[in-house]
Amino acid sequence: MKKLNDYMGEELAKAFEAAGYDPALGKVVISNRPDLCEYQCNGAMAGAKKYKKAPFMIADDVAANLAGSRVFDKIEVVKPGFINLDTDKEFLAEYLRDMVSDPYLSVTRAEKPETIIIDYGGPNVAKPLHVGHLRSAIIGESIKRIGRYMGHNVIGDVHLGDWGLQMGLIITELRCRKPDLPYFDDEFKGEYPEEAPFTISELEEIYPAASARSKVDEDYRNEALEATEQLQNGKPGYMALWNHIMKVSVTDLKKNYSRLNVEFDLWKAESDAQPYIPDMVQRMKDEGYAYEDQGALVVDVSEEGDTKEIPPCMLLKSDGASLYTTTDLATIVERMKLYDPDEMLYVVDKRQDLHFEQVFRCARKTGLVKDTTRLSFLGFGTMNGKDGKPFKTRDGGVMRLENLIGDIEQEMFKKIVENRSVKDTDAENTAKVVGLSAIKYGDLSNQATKDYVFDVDRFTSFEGNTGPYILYTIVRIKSILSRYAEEGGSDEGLVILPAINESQKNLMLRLTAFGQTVENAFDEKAPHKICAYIYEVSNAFNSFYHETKILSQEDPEVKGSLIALLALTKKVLETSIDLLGFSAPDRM
RNA sequence: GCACCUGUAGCUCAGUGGAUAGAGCAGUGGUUUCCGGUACCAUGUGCGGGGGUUCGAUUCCCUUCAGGUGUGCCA
Repeated sequence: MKKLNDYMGEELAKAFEAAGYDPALGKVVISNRPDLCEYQCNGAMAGAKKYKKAPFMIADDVAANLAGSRVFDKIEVVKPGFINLDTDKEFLAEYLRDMVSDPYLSVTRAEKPETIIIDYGGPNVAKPLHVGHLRSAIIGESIKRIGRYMGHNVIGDVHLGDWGLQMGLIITELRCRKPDLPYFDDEFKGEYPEEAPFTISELEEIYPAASARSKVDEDYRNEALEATEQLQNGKPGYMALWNHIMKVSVTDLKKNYSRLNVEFDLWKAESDAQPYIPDMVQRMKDEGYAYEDQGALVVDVSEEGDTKEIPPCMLLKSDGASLYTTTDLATIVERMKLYDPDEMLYVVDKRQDLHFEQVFRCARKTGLVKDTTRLSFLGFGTMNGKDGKPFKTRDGGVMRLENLIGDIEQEMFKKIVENRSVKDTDAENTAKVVGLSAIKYGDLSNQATKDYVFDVDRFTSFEGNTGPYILYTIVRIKSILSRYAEEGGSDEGLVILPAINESQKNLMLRLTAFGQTVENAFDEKAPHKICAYIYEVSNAFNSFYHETKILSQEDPEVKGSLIALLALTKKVLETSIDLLGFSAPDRM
């Protein structure tokens, strides 16, 4: 479906052409002076030089050719050469009627759907999710949803960290604690037990303990390194342990992610890429890309024009073990083989920028991907506390994700119960839904690439630019609509008519921007643009609501029109928050 | 050292090669024939500093200052 801007742009282009100017100058943008007009065209000024003519003369010529257009209600030429425009009310209403009947609300979906793999989440098994995992999950999930709405085939992969030194550390620590387990008995020939010899909470305690010890105890560290290698070589006892760790851990992870309304299509892990490593490495050697340097096997990835030295990509350590880079490369091989995607997008901490630069260059240089396969990196910033430093618990420890969510839910619950006159039978669930909106909107309303301050009080507030405020607006609309239904109103045959006041027209104009906003958000991988948009729509709606009687409207056609507008507003807002990854309750 | 990122109002954040740079919070003062006042309305002498390109720069380029991050055998 065409955008409102397209209609306007076409009119302008025609007018420019008719007046003898380049039609490309007829670009229309939203006015930055809403007190003067709704839209503006600055093409006359851009064309002044080319045609050696005063901008306002060009603008006058163009305006003369716009007269009688059904798209515009007001066309004005101002000082230097601005062409100020207001839309025609009837035309605007007609546009919204089209939008109502468009299942994608004016979004132009992809003609050729692409396959896009988004690598986000990135938790390590046996380690609890902490706040550092929050952003990847939230941002990745939103981009996935936006991509799907755009019509693409988007595959979300959690990409578990399950194969590195951490596993060796856990195994080593377990052996210290429970040396009698059969997994450590090389002579053991029987069936290993089905039950894991630890619970998730034990596991979560074991890893940090092992990690800390390895930093001060060199023998211990070497043991862990050896265990890692033995695991990677498929030692049966260790493999059995690894299976236990995976099972216990993944169950717990799924529970936590579902609490965040985050779902992965693939639960792939680093270990899944292992089978692809030997061939890949061999081929890189054979084809002359990989060479030995200081005992390690590396691929040079520096390129001409680099402003800094890019270290080579390391495939194998001097002890022959693979590492993070190797796994990531092999994962690319695996993904090409299984899915042949048009794009692989990594939503990870921006501090990994250089690492992925190396991986991408290496993959491209050695032909792991097609020339047309896009490898992209969306690095997000750190989540800081109010003090501007990385978010911590009160006593300075790492904040577990489930505790953070729990705190927010509790805060939300308190507010809902306190401020509520009507008894809510389901305040707990409402608190969860609203709390999630607070967390996600708080995160997504910032540019992903920047660090941001996570402020619980601000995010959970019902006032201002927050998730709860957006939800409040939706709930308010729902409430009016259900009252309308109770009064016997039908939603059949309701038609949006031209606006009856300025605030309604403003709301209508805001609604027309949905399609463009979603498309931009997708192109730029910028969910915060959707946040800014729904905040605008919510404000426009609340102003309109404040000024306009809806249910007490006497003229049934006008009333029906307002109800239809409310329904569209609700649909736009609900669709938007779904793209952001949260939802609205019926009451709050 | 080198590289990258960031620097916008007291605080938290948007934003665009163009007309008077916007929101929220905090502060002050208002609003109801009330469909949810957890709302609406009013109130803001700020683009780190200095050059340059341009008719026009907060936006592009250079430089400088400040903060953050990264920089071959962790992930």
